[in-house]
Amino acid sequence: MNYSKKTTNFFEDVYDVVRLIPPGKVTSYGAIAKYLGSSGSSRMVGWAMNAAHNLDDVPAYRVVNRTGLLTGRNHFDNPYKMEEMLVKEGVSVNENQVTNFSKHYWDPSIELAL
DNA sequence: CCATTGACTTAAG
DNA sequence: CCTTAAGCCAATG
Repeated sequence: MNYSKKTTNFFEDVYDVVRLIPPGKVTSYGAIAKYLGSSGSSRMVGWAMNAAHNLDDVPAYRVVNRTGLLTGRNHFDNPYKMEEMLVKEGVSVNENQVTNFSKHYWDPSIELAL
């Protein structure tokens, strides 16, 4: 593996933000990227999630795309787990998409901006 | 080293 | 919200 810390910092930041997402809330990749100062690198957030989805400390299931669609569910060990977890926490999900998305939306650049 | 891909977003129509 | 186009940057081939 890589014993040198290089670009890991960005990933760490992503994990940190995702960990701060309160239960019953979801956010978008772009919101996280924007909070980190890279509004355009939303793909990197997804890439970071790809490395973090197995980590129990990082609730990747609370991160969806901008339309509230559970785009990452297919990358989990149990794709159905994502929807289950969200529903269990109070997020209404139907057909892999968050209903009432704006109601459950949690923007780090706003909520953590205090 | 260049090309392609990817858990995305934004803008314009 | 749909489509098309372009931007974004790390990882992979």
